[in-house]
Amino acid sequence: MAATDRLSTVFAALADPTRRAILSELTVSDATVTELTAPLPISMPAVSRHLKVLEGAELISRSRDGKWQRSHLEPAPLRDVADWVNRFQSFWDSSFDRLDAHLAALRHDQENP
Amino acid sequence: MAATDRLSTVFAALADPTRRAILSELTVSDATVTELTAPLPISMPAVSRHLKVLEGAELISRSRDGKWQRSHLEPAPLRDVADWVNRFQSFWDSSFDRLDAHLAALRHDQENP
DNA sequence: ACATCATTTCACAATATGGTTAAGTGAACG
DNA sequence: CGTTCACTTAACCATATTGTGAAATGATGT
Repeated sequence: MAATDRLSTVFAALADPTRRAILSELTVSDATVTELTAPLPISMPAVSRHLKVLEGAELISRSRDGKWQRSHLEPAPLRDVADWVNRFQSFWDSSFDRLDAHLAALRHDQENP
Repeated sequence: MAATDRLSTVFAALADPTRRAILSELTVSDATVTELTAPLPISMPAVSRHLKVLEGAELISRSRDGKWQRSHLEPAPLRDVADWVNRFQSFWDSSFDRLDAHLAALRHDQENP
């Protein structure tokens, strides 16, 4: 990924299921690296790097809490993703889309009589 | 990306700005590879492979139109993305989030008197 | 048949990603 | 002060991504 723009970085961060699992976990509560690693099938260094990627995308922020490093979900980039994807909304819930689906069904019927 | 699951493939496809530009273009109308390549700063083979990635994520479908290969936007995976990201919506626009922001501000104030 | 246009596939290079284990850092505690 | 706990960084490996130019494919038109 030669992606330097913000949105690409966010999408790339979200492309990994481990990172999405971490984000879901953080909706429940902030968590330490150890806590986040526990349910995952990978090593702590791997998790540490995933967190770095998430931090780079500003999907999380982190703060020292004594000996611990607590990760906190940051909603802003998720809102950016929502905004981007919602520009396509007309393609899945408008009458235009229903017409489109209808035509596709017709086409399918013709090809598979 | 060791991503075999559907959503990871979609996010990975969206992580490239060229591919997002192609999707935006396809909201205007279906287009051939040549048409899609024209405004882009990359070669046609590169575009062809981007289209393959988008097709793999089922973000587009393609059909031969005589000599041409027309790409067509498919909304389903975008809806999946919207669904996924909307599960986080409470974190940016609910009262819960406002409470959360409030608590964060309080915490910040305590730590930086 | 042949030339041409649209597109894909191939072979290659550069860089990025995601995992590992081992070593380093920094705070807490006896 | 030295150990331990929480975590990060380093070094390494395998694989994936994204671009290129050149060659191959496939449909059209003469």
